[in-house]
Amino acid sequence: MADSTDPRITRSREAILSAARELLREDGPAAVTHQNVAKRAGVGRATVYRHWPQPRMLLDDTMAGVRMPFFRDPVPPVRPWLARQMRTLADELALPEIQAVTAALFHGAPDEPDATARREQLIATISGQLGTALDSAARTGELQASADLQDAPAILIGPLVFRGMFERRPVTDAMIDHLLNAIGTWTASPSPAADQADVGRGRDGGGA
Amino acid sequence: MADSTDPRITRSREAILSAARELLREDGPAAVTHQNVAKRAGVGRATVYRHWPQPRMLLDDTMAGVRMPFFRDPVPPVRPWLARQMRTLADELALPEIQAVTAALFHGAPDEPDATARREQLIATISGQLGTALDSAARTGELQASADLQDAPAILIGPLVFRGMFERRPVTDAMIDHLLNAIGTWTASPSPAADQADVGRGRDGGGA
DNA sequence: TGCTTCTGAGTCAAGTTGTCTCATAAGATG
DNA sequence: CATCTTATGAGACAACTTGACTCAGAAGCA
Repeated sequence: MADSTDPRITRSREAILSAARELLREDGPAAVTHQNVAKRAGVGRATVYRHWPQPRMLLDDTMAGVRMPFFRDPVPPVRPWLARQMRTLADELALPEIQAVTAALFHGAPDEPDATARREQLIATISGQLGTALDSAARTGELQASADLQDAPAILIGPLVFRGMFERRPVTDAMIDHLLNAIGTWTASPSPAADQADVGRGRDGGGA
Repeated sequence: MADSTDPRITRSREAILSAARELLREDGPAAVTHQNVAKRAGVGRATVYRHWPQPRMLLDDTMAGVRMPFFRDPVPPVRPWLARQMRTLADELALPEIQAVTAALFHGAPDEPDATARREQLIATISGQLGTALDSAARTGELQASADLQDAPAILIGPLVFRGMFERRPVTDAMIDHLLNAIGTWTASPSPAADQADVGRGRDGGGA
């Protein structure tokens, strides 16, 4: 069932995963059952069982289908790159789909080691990327950190998550700016040439 | 069934809620079913149905039984009070019980308006208490805010939640200190006279 | 065209959910 | 202490869900 090219398989899998994603978004992880998904996808219940014998597999593949926001490919200068990443992350955390997966992720019921592993994986990835970027900024002198860089993910991302998941209000560019200043003092640019590109004020209005 | 004094009722209710809380803590909200709770509590299934006809009610009362961490009764000077509150909050966010309720709270499935209402209620209370305290600190001059005070809950609490729920690592006192500095400049001791009067007035704020 | 295999419909046993009944025992009342 | 009241546990019950299975037929492939 892995990489079959049979269009029937492809069609079924896509219909099923799409329906499962809808259910996850609308009613949470508990609603992603074989029966619900089959009905919503318009396929036979047996078909869902054939492709995903265990419910957990189905939920896993459903969540995997939702691209989670990362901090990808840091490029210097770090500050504007980081501001862009945080803007994107904040915006995505406002989407019901991302919220559903985030909630499911950190639910962390002890009977589901998979969920725990997935959460740790995501955190490790994000923290790793962020750490790499901030380390390089510290080395080049772009950032004079005032906080333990171990705390940076919590300080930078925590407020965005809180806003999106708890307060359910938009994150302003000013707030992102403020958070960036909270982890240390930024020098306009390590190399004067690159300077002018980013020092400009918070650019786009950055709506929801 | 409201406030009967019959010891049999009291006994049953307590055994049931205690068992439900255990299940919530150990296996998450989905495990809080009439059947599971009855078995764990050592009471008849019908007894659970008698007291809580709907599953949602049972889960609600179970969560209500878990005292959620608040920002209670601000006292001047604000900074040390706030540091204490944040330390307590951070410590409680490490407890499985609090984590389970927090996760259940902000799950926010659209089919459960109760969960949404409860989340909004909690956020409003916390933000209200925090806002009152910070406003008074700003008025007395103890705090020169550098951030929009609307963002303070996210900036102060967000990182604690992120640490406790996602990273699952302890929060250091240094981090709390750093977060407090992130919202503005604190003056060691404001004029004692103005301080007491002002905070005394600002107390009513709180609720939704 | 004929061959392969995926699909949907349906059946089935086992378990869960919500409701109801009834004998019993715990508690209140005199 | 005797009697009445009522919460309880056990169990019966229909409706539903969950996995597993079978099978005719349709979709895709050569």
